[in-house]
Amino acid sequence: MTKIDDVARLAGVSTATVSRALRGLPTVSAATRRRVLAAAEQLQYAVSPSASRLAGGRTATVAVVVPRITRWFFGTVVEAVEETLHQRGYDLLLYNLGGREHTRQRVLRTASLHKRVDAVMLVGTPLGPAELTFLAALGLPGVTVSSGSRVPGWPCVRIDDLAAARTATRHLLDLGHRRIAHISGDPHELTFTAHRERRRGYQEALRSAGIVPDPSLDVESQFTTDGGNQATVELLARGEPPTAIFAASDELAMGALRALRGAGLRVPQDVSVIGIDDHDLSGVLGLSTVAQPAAEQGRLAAHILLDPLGGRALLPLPAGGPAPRDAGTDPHVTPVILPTRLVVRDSTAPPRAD
Amino acid sequence: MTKIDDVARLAGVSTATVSRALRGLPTVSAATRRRVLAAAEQLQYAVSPSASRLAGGRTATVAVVVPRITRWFFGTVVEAVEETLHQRGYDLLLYNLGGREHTRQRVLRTASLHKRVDAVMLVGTPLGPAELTFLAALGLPGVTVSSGSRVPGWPCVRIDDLAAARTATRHLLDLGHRRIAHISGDPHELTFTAHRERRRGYQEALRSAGIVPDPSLDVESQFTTDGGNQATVELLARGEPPTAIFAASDELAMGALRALRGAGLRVPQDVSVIGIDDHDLSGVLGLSTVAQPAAEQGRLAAHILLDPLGGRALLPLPAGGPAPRDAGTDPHVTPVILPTRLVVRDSTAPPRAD
DNA sequence: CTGAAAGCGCTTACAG
DNA sequence: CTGAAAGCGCTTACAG
Repeated sequence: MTKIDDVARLAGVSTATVSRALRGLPTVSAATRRRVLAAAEQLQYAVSPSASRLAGGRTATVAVVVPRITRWFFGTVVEAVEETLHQRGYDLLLYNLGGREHTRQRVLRTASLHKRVDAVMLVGTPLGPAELTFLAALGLPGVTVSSGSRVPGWPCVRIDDLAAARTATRHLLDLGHRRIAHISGDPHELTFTAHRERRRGYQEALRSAGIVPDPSLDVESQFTTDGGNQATVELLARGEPPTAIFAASDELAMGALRALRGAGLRVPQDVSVIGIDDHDLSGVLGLSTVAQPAAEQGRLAAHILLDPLGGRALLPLPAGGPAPRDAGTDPHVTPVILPTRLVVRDSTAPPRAD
Repeated sequence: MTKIDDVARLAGVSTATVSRALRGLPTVSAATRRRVLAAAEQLQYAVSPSASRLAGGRTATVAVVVPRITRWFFGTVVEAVEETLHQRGYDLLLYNLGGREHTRQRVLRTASLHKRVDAVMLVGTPLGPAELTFLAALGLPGVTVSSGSRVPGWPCVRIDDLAAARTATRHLLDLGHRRIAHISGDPHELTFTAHRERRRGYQEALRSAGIVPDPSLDVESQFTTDGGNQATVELLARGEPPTAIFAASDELAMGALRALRGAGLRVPQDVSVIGIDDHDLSGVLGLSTVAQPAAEQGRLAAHILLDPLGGRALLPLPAGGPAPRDAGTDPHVTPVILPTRLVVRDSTAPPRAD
């Protein structure tokens, strides 16, 4: 284990100078810097993160919290975030809530994040009042991606869920559908609430077309492919099938495709299906959807977090904690809304003319 | 920021005693422990990981390296690993190689892991000679999951890829197929090599049935759904289509389903398709497959790593580094092979009788 | 079972 | 531009 003293000795300077040179501080002469870098290289020196963190007061680590890394959206976001963080020299501590309440407690209510990370990114994880209070007490900078609830003072990156749902529904209306069902996730699940907005968008689009939403055509389930399957099975059991289904996510839509096929209904001839996401597999499945830029949301959120003018995660904190944000002028506390885009494939078509 | 001194003062003991009590060391009287815990609770004390790591010499952190977290297998493994690590009080540092060579270099050849983690888990990441040398030089304990290459002295958890491929191919043979194609990943890609074994299993099964593998029926592409699509398109362009396709993964198989549909071929009436994995969506797609226990592999690997008798990651290292393993007697250095299981769904059937 | 003190390996004012 | 020295907040022999 070579340490900073070894490098200092070999380079013939003090440890303070080694520290400065290695971190690229400007107050080091070019010649000295060269010698230090050469010495460090020769000794294969790597700074001890623990020591550096303890002395410097920053961890260069970000906690990334997701409901389930195996779901398309969260995996895609994390992948983009990981790249951005590592490019900038930050470590990524992964927290996968996985629907386990005690994990949630541990992460969001204990001091486990405290002193461990410089900043927090919450992806698709709406918070309860107690959790909000706790996070605020931590005093850490953070950012949320597509989370149902905002954390006061934290920037937020997301899409306009209401508009995306409206676009999807309107596409079905434009094709001539009138009997349009909606399947979505469990509204009581506290891990993801975008589908509430999506339901509103669906209902708004229907109303704009002069259609009163029919509760019997609106089925809730789990926010997964299995959930989509079950929701559609139930939908079909309720009586006359709809001519089209708007699913609140592509994973739900894939479940719907399955259930329809199982019921002997053809897509799109008998029933049209559209989702939201543009999941990796949607192209392969020929699923029409409203695409959202998942990786882009992750990348952007990471940049905002690391941006010294924005997240301030990395600047040595001024005594007394980060300067309070002015919600009126700081662009970072107003949500950053990324655009979505209708992608028409093979799963949507006009209703049968009978 | 309350620190250990505050707790010590409130509890009326030394910081050493607080440290011991909080870590559950046995050399603390019950009464003292109670007082310390109460004081810590009252002050909302959380130990500083940096200080603890610097003083104690262990980081309680594991690096988990995957090619791409968005692929089903890797996401599923990581999810299981995350749960196990956090249950045991370990942090998970995520490294997503993402096919970027410089990332690979940074992780696998620099000293970035050094002093940062207590142990390394390599998932589906075979190593070149230089990387093996480097990892060995780090002297860290580690474990590999489903990696093409072994790291000397590291335990390994995986399935028998050859047998899985044999099972899949034999299923097609048993249905009466003779003209069986194989699609798989790029053999030169250095991020995942399980498909080499899978190809061998395919060829062995054919030969056992008296069939000479036909190179024109064996197409390489990317190890993704798109790759499966392209490979199948190419396969069909080569002339008379096969009556069945064995895809080296379910993601490849899904691409094949797409390409076949695009070519107007029905599954399984015209062409049967089988994969390996039992991907989340395979049930929904009716894809026959050879299921592998991904989460179980992750869980098991994490346990082996944390097991003081196995990985030794967490014990304070005896001077001179970890005791050398005896490859002859240590069960952890022989690969742990988990079972796979044929799952027949709707994508495989006997060939047409024409 | 408990405490005083050294030490983990850095970074940061403070001086110059 | 550079260095001496204090200090970050713990853990760990060493004594008792």
